[in-house]
Amino acid sequence: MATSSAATAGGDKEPRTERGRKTLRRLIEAAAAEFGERGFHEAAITGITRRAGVALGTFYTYFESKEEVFRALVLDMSRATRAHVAEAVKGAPDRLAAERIGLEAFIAFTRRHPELYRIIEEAQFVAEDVYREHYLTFAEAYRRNLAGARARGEIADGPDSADEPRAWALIGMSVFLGMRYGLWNEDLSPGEVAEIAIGLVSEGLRKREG
Amino acid sequence: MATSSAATAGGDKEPRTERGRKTLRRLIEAAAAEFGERGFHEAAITGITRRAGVALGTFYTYFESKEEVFRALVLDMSRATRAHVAEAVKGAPDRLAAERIGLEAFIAFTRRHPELYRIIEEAQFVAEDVYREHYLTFAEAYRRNLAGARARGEIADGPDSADEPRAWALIGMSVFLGMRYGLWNEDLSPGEVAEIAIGLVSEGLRKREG
DNA sequence: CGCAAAGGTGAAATCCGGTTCAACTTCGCC
DNA sequence: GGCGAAGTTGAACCGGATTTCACCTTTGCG
Repeated sequence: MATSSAATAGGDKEPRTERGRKTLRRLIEAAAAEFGERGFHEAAITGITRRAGVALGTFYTYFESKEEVFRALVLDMSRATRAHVAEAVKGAPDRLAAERIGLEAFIAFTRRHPELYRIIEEAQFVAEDVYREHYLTFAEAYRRNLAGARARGEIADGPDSADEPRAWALIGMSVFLGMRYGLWNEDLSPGEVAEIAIGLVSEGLRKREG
Repeated sequence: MATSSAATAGGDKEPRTERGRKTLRRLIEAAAAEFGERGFHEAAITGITRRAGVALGTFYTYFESKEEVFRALVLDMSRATRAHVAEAVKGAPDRLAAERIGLEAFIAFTRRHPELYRIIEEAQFVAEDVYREHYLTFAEAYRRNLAGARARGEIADGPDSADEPRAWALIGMSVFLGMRYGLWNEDLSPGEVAEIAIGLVSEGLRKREG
């Protein structure tokens, strides 16, 4: 992760030369590693520059402050996460299949990129505005998907007003399952977890006669 | 919040006199307010002592460090949250009813006590061990409830191994709905949100013929 | 009352990491 | 090959926070 697009995201001085672009890229990657491992407050600019192999002052050629890189990183990772899930879900035949595939992809993704999960979640306490933005964007896309699926008759019908809370419920599920089975412990595979969780929301807990 | 039991929770020097107990209680309440409003790192010991109306040094009569109070507070709030939900759910006729009531109580609780929500979630980045402990305890209790309900035939059956992921899924739902509809915006009542979310997991998204 | 133990005080020690800046090097183009 | 712009350097500055400590006040009990 820490894709090249973070350069675009930041309100920083764009580098004019090839050397500059390369340094910026290394700083961004170093920052992702440093923040991911140590958290925002434990992370040190010197740690970032050491990882990037540049001097302390160089950091301030590209960023105004510690918080600014952090914000740029969150935006970047927010995009990366959404893009990854969207890509995985692309060929799904219907909404329920998409849910399963998306959840599985999300858990596998947090397992592969724990820094990314951590940085986004820590944003809640470091840059609340971008954190909200991230989930509001995610939830809105999700809500539209649910509304569309209802319209096409792929899932059970219900009032429009239920789509948004449903979307948040499903996101919350994903995030916690990602934390538990992606970050904390890998005792179940992403596929198994997704199967069970989507089973829950597709079939429901209510007992049916028969 | 910030119940008296935090005194018990901390590994601090127990006060021997009435005056001491009173001061400790005020410090704990002040700490909850300070951490809740400003977050762990922005919070200052001077802020805590100012709120409590005592001198700076007094803090160190009862706590070894800033982190120690924070941990004590998390333990305390973890208990308070579980106790509150358990109490609300007490008279529920069956598991599905308990789910609805519990979720509604949780959302209402975070709305009433935002500091509590914030402190517990921030623990993820300040004292990860107590954070894990909190959710592992919560999830284990939840899992047992689901297993019991299955055994009694109150909810759809399934393999034992599904109970744990189901529990985590339901907890994640609650936490995110608490954040969105408890903390961020009160455009829907806790009851409405709980109704929709529990509808989702009890009836399921799959379309049924008929 | 009297005095040890408990509690309270706040100035000062201590630490620490973010940010600045003036001097230096490299780059890219004419 | 030379010149201005871009990039790099790291020592020093700086503010702010936690924690310590020697001294003072209050409490509770015989």
